Amino acid sequence: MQELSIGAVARQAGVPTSTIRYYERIGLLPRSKRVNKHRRFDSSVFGWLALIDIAQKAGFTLAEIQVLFQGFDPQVTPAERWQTMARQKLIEIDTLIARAEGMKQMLENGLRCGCLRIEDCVAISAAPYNSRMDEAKSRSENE
Amino acid sequence: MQELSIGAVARQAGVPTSTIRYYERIGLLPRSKRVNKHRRFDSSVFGWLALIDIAQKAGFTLAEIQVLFQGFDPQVTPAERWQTMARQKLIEIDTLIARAEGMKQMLENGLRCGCLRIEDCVAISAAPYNSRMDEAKSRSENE
DNA sequence: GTAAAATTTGAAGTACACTTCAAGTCAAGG
DNA sequence: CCTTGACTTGAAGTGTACTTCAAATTTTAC
Repeated sequence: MQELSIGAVARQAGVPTSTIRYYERIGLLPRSKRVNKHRRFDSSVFGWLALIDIAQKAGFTLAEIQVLFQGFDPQVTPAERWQTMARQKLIEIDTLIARAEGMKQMLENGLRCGCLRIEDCVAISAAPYNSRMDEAKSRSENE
Repeated sequence: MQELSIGAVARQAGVPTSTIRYYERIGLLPRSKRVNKHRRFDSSVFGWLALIDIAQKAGFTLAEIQVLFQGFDPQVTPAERWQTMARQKLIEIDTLIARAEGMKQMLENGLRCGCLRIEDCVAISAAPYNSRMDEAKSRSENE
């Protein structure tokens, strides 16, 4: 298994070197081994970077991803713990998806009604997703 | 139509006063009139605050929302701009949802296979959802 | 009339996720 | 051997969306 420099990893993964160093610095990636202080990676790093990318795009913060990864590490915790966390994350993902679907619905409604003023669109389509507005409206309507 | 202090607006809208000032400062809300330097709002502010809230929840940044609002400048064909932006944002949301579904799939696969090492899970379940990794793979494969 | 509460301003601070910089070290080619 | 490019580090800078602070002023309540 050949060892790669940070530059090689960066090129192949399409991630800046600064990002890789940053992830390592905050402990999101394990500290890589060094040859004369220079980092050496094996190809497993691509899996990690891919996972981080996916998790981020799914709406997770780096801190959350870190917790999620800890659950994967058999040295830190048993497999049971990772499974518990994975299940918890699944619930969160479902929430995220539901929220995104809500936004989508809202925008689609807005497009469908073809209204000329965003105020109209939003008032009609967003109501179910907005609690603050409901409060404000009901109060301001008795005037 | 009674005039409200910033505090009254804040309480009724469920938004901190600092946020209202901030929105006004960046021009997201029109500069409110003053009585002895103190802001006075009429109830229309609730609509605007609600709009901002909704647009944010729909995934727009404040800068985008500003453009969206300015899009109702009659010079710039308002409805068109809003519709264009909405469509653009829909694409982004679809991407987000796809990613989240990928993440979900990944975690579900991970749970099903009961693997103890993230490397295995990632290698098996993450590959289809990551473009950067695919690129990296194909590049590194001809070496 | 006075004390407390609310509001004012600009400026600085916060969190997240990085990027950029400076200044030095290391490695590879001619 | 020497230049060039890659890499090292810590520190500071960036953008988004606010929040917090300080010190002064205004309003409200008693």
